[in-house]
Amino acid sequence: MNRSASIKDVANHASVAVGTVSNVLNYPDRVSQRTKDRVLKAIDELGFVRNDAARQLRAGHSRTIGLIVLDVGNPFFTAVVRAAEDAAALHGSAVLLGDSGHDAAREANYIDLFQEQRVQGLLISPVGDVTERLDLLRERGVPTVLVDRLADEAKFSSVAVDDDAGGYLAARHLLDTGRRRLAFVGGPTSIRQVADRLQGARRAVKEEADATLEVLESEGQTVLAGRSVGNSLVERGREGLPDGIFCANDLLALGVMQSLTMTHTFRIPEDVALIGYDDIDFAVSAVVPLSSIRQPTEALGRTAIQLLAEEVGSRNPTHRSVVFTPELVVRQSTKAN
Amino acid sequence: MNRSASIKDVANHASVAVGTVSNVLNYPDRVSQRTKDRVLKAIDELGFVRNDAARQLRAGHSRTIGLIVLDVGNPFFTAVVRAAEDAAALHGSAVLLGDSGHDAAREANYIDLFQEQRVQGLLISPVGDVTERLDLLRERGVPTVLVDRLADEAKFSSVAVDDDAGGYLAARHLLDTGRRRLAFVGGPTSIRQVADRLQGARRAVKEEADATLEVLESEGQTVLAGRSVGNSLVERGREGLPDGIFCANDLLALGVMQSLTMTHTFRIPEDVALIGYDDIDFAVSAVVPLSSIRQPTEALGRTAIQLLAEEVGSRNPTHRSVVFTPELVVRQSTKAN
DNA sequence: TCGTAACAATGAAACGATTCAAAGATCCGC
DNA sequence: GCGGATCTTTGAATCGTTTCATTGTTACGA
Repeated sequence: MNRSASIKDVANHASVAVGTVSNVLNYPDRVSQRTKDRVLKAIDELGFVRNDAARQLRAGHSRTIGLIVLDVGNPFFTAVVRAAEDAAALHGSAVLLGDSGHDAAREANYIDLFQEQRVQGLLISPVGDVTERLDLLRERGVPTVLVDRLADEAKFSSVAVDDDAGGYLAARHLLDTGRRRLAFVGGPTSIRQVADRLQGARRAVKEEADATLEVLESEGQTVLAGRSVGNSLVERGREGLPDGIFCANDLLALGVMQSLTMTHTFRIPEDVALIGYDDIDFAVSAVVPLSSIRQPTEALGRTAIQLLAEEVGSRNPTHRSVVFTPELVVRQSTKAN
Repeated sequence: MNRSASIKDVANHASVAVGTVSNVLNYPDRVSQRTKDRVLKAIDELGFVRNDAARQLRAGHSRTIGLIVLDVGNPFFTAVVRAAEDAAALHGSAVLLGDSGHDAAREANYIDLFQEQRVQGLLISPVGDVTERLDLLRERGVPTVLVDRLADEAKFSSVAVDDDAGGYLAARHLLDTGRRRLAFVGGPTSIRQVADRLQGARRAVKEEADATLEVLESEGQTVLAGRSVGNSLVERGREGLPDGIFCANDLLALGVMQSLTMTHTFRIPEDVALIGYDDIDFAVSAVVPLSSIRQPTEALGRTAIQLLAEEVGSRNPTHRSVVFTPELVVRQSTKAN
């Protein structure tokens, strides 16, 4: 299990200089066909594989970019990961992935690790207060792009989705299909995303003089939390029921849907329209296919890499904040009466 | 924006030899307290960060292991990823993640990339026929552990879950709760996992003289495919209906559940019991909480890293295949009558 | 045949860490 | 004060690649 062949071994085997082998690999045009053939044959016979560590050492930086997400299990982030991987591949680099799991300590670990790896740049959806660490990185010339969080444009670029606009879209759609007694389900409102979506919904409701918006705070963002809110709605009976419900995410919406349909007292969308947020895979296959707000995750990931690429090249980088607008996906759960 | 400080800069700044700085970092005990303090101060002042490329070059190998999964979006794999990351962190190494997306070309790309990175070992859930590439790796002393696929033990270690046992468990549970006319929903049977689960179910059914098993092949493994199978069952009416249904995964089961409950003609579990496979997050929050078969993903990932760690050390590694037994999770959808 | 482009090939130096034999300090007992 | 043991520190050599100034080769028109 002797150590693997180096460029020197290849050079000896092909009776050329090491520089020539390097040229074959990096600048094939500079090498004559005959030598190229000999070298390639030698490479093949020895099973030579480039040692990336040595390349990096010489180059001063790696060909990887770091990506730190809050949770690989979250469909939003897996989509971003995939897009980032694809986009990076186009630039000829690879993605180092770290999952902070909402844990500031793990996040810090990954930042340090990636710094030792001399990543070309960093994509991060931050948990803790990492501005200090990121400032250090920036001073060293490692650009950072914040994902799903707006940033001080003097310092960082960022990509995010406009949750206020998403909330507006959802509520506006309910209003446009004739609903007037709206309810917002979500919580805790200390979560920025929740607060922004609610704010957007409020904005839409204000546009209609006769429309009202009731806020039903949920315990978390799960199906079960949604079901418990749904149950309390069912208890109100037909009188007190809103005619349009906007949930801060699809899981909540599915929970609410279960409560309302299970009892067979209310029909969706005839008695009450229901719209969620995120457009998860399950939305389309719910009992009543769920209308939702789709976030352009693919574009988000791609753009993040692109912003990073712009900064990696330049000496005096300018920063940009790109905000994406979410998209309304209409399905049966909000069909007009 | 000047290039970052090297160990030499630190040595100058602290007026010691480079070897001493290295010792401070790697063998603190060899260094006197006074020098240690001076060096650490210099490191701090210069903001020195180790260059991992140089370390690797010297060491001949990296401190990373490669992990190639079929799909980061799949909860099974995200669980494995998390477990692997945690386990690797304990060994002081990091995980390089690649998503092959069921694409043999991307898979091959990642293998090559990881080889250039000189990963210490490789965890892979293979798509294409990679035995050749993996053989090459093995000859170079890079051990590989196959995930979720059994391997020739002469060559590789592997970790997998016993799908036959899972199928048996599911069917046995239906039988134990008094059901006798069973149906298996899944397809295409060319997928190994589907075939194995069916085989296990058959084994269980054979144990009861008066039990029967009907196979309903589905078009894929989605909620919609399940719903279409469910609809055809509803059409049969109460007579032809099985009294216990085992679906090859939870998505199918949820689809079947939707069909059966939507029409309000059949009740779960009174008229028909339903059990799925994988125990996805949604199983517990289905309209009728779904019984399922849980795969020990966490143990799987942890063990995979451990097997790898065993081989990384040894000169003449022995291979092991670890097969995990899945676990029955009973919920309301299979409650006894 | 000569001069000169244009093209190919060479190999030493550099990247930044670790290693290790050797040199230098320090301490202790007598 | 001395010999010897122990503890610290030193710095050149090394890992495998890329770079680039230099040298060698070829081709072609005059």
